[in-house]
Order: sequence, then structure tokens, then C-alpha cells
Amino acid sequence: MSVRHTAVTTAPVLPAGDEELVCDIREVVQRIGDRWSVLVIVELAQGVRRFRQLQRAVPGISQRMLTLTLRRLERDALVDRTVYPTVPAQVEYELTDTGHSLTFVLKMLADWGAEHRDTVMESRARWDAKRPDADVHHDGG
Amino acid sequence: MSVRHTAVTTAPVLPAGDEELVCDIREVVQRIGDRWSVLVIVELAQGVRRFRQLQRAVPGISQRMLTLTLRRLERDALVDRTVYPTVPAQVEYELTDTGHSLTFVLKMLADWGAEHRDTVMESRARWDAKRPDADVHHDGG
DNA sequence: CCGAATCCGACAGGATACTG
DNA sequence: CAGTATCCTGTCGGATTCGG
Repeated sequence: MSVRHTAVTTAPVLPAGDEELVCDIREVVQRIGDRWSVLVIVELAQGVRRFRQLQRAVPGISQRMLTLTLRRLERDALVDRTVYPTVPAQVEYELTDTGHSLTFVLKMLADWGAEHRDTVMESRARWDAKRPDADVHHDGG
Repeated sequence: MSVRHTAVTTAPVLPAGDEELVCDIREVVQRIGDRWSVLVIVELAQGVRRFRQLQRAVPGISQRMLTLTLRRLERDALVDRTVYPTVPAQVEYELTDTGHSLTFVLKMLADWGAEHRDTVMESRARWDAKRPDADVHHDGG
């Protein structure tokens, strides 16, 4: 049950002075760092979904944000949108190959999160207990 | 130059109905999805850094945001903070083992970004050309 | 069913000035 | 050097309403 096998035992993963690399990370994180993109991608990773289906599968998302999120994903070639000219209209969304390739990365994130959640949570609790008045989460309240 | 070797050829990476997994992804992405955390982590991946060193290494970050970012990272046990009672004060920041383990994940993100940046950018350009008036990036302008 | 348009609140984050 | 405190703005995202 040791955790150390994930700790640093080898070379620096992120080489110094590689601005492009830093830039790439930033772009990706910023892209999927919004409130809903990841949740929509994960749901679409299961297969083709229609609009209402997605809205039900992602609790709390508004119509507006679902639309916006899907448009952005479509714009970035992560999601394909197919309109069937039925009445009423019917639209299907599915991940592109690029979008699917992202799910591998998301899996890595999930694994890291699962492995270190306890450590993070405990540290967080200790920090909050020691500094009850400091509010670092957002602006200085 | 085919890109298909990264496409989906195997099983679904993200199993259906795994709420915990989804939750883990969200937490991680939300945590490092802010404007500065990744940049600070990448810089600290090079080694121990002092406050001013970090500020110079991360162009554009304000004192306020550097402080906030470092506090949050410290709170989550991703960064260690060491104060030397010299005059003037001197403080050193370094990644914890947990923090270092995150750099592996960031490397994955960087690799994905590097590999798919062209695809995304081209799609984005095409989308914008086709819908010049639609502004999906933020609120409806 | 699938959206677009409008209004509005909350918060992240920048600029600046001040402290130890 | 290493922060803190205050003010202010831009942007994200929710609620609601209307259209195809």
C-alpha cells in the first residue's frame, strides 16, 4: 500500500526553459479547466448523446452552459455535432478521435486524484484548522 | 504523419456510471485550472525557488496572485514553504512528493497538447471563419 | 426537442499602496 | 525581500424568456 512508487525517483519530468511545453500545459488546462467541459466529455466518452440526454446526465448544468460548452468543444474539434432534420429537431453529439484521445489524459488525472485525495484533504484540514481566519480560496474576505 | 495512432482503438477509457472517477477528474482539473497554479508548479519542478525568483520566472503574475497561488498549493500539500529568519526575510518554496507526482500528469497534458494543437487550431480557425458573428468564447457579446 | 438572447450576481484576478 | 490590504474590472455562469 506504499504510495512512494508514484513519488519522484527519476529525472526531472519537466525540463527547464521549455517555454513551449509550459505553454501547451497552460492551453490544455485552461481549455478543460472550466466548470463543465470535463463532465460533458466524460459523459460523451460513453457514447453518442442527444442534448437533453446530456443535460440530464450532467446534473446542475443549465441549457445555456450546455450549449456553450458543446459549441466550444465542437469548435476545437473535440466533439462532432449531427443534426437530424426531424420534427422536433434532434441533434446528436459524439466525441471525435481527438476528443477520445483526451479521455486517456483525463483518466490519468482521475488516477492521480484518487491516489492523492486523502493526502490533500488531510493537509487542507490541518491548514484550515491552524489558520481559521485566512481565506485563501478566493479573494481576501 | 498519421494521427490515428492516438485515436481510440481499445476499450472505453472512462467506464460508465463511475461517479467517483468523474468527481476525481473534476477536483483535479478545478484545482489546477486557475490561471497560475500550473505555471508555478512547472517552475518549482526545476527546484527550490524563492518568492521573487518565482515572480520573475512567471511573467505577468502579480504579488497578490503569487502569494495566493502559493498558499493554496501549500494548503493542499503540493508545496513546502520554508522561512529563514534572516534580515530581510527569506522564504523558500519547493514541491512536495505529492507535488512532484503531479508533474508527471502535467507532462501528459503537455504531450497531448503538443500532439493535437494543430488539429484544434485548424478546427478553431475554420469554425470562426464560418461563424464570424458567433462569440462562443465567453458571454454573448 | 434544441437552442439563442437578455439580464444579473459572484468571484477570480490586476493595480496600487503599505508593512515588517 | 516577502508579503497584506484595498479597490476595481472582466469574465464565468445561473435564471429567465423567446424562437425554430
